[in-house]
Amino acid sequence: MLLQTQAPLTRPLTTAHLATTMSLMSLTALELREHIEAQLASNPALELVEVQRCPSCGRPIAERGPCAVCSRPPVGMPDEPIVFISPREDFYNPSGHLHAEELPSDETAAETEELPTYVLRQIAPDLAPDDRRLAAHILTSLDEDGLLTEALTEIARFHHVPLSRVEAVLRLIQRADPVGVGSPSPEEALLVQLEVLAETRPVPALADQAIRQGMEQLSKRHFAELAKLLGISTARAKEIARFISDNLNPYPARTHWGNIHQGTEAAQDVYHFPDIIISQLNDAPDSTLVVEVISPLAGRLRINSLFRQSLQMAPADKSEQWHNDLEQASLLIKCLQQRNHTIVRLIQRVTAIQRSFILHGDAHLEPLTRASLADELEVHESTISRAVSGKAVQLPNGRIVPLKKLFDRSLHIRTELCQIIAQEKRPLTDTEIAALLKKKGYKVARRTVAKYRSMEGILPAHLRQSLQNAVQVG
DNA sequence: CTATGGCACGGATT
DNA sequence: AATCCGTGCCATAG
Repeated sequence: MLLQTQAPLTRPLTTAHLATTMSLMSLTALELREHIEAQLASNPALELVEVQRCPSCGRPIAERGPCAVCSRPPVGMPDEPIVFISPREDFYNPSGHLHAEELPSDETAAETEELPTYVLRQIAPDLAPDDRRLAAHILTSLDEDGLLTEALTEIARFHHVPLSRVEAVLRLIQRADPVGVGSPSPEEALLVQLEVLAETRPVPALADQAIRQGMEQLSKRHFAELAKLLGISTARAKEIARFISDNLNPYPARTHWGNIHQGTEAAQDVYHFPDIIISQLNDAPDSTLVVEVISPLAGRLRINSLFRQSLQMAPADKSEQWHNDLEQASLLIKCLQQRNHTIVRLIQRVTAIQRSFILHGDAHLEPLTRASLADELEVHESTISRAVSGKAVQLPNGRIVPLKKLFDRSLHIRTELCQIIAQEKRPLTDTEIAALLKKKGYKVARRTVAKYRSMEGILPAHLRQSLQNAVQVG
């Protein structure tokens, strides 16, 4: 890097600024792929060689030799996860799935959003092969808010299937993440979200009525009118409105509208593909964890040996640039290796520590700070920060969560809090909850309980009681 | 008077 | 250095 600064910038290095390990570290696999592809296209010194495959299982591997899974003795120490780098082309071809299914209207699929693929991937397992056409049709007809503008009857007619089938498919889609996608209207999106929410936590009674009948008043914030409409006090109406705006999102595709909470799991930053996939070795519940770090490329990057050989023979006017290219290329490769190395070590350690969380859910999350990990791995804290930020990991249960979540200091307390409230006989005040938590070993101030509560989208005690009985949305 | 939410401060984390 | 997080204090609503 020091050398680079004084090197003449014969070529302005385009958007790709210097490939330092630092800048690479913070990139998502997806982003990194773009970066590398740009380099590949512009730098003749770089070469992509075919991916190696494990001789015994055919699993793609980045390095030579048997894959990490096969080389593993059948019964290993379950606490030590197997970590390896895996090129997964399928993850980087967002429109691939959809194209493969032969879209009814091809033109929209390509660039617009990754959203259609993201949703399709979630529901694909539950879908009869024939219904995938329908799903693809619906998903590609979404507007930028994630709502469906086309009439269901039209879709049914187009595919010559009964309306009920389209409805069934749509229902699956709506309940996928982001919850409510594909709804024909904001109202319906809200209702679906409310319904999903109601499965895991109490929601205000009449919230569904408010949405169904009082959408107009809700959006205009005319709480008094809304209250009159529903026959409740203005205060209660305000609370309902607040609950709705805090927890629901009329435009499922707009992420910035705030987090949508579902159950104990806040579905935030939902749009990405995983950078890391964690699964269990076979299906054995207590088996070793297998961690795939997604490689940004389907092959292995190296210096083109022909290019290196012909370097001496470079024409005088090109010589400087060629050297430059070579240097650039080897730097990139070096940095890439460094990045991989760090990420592998990082995730190896993290999965070991959070094993129980990965297998058994939120309640088992071990509080973990980036700093302590940095200390353990003997790298700078900021390295960990960069490595963690923006990345996502797919857990054995299929959920894709931000890697950040494994470093959440309060998640386990929050889930405990949720449980307490779920089991409470009578609405407990924050102070009482704080006491209960303390009894369980979590020392938190009453004020903090309030914070966690609102973080989880749970209403205060005096508002909980009233809706205890009338929970479910009809 | 009690339960909560807002603001803001300090210490930890990134 | 910037940001996040837990908390205490205070105003307000019930």
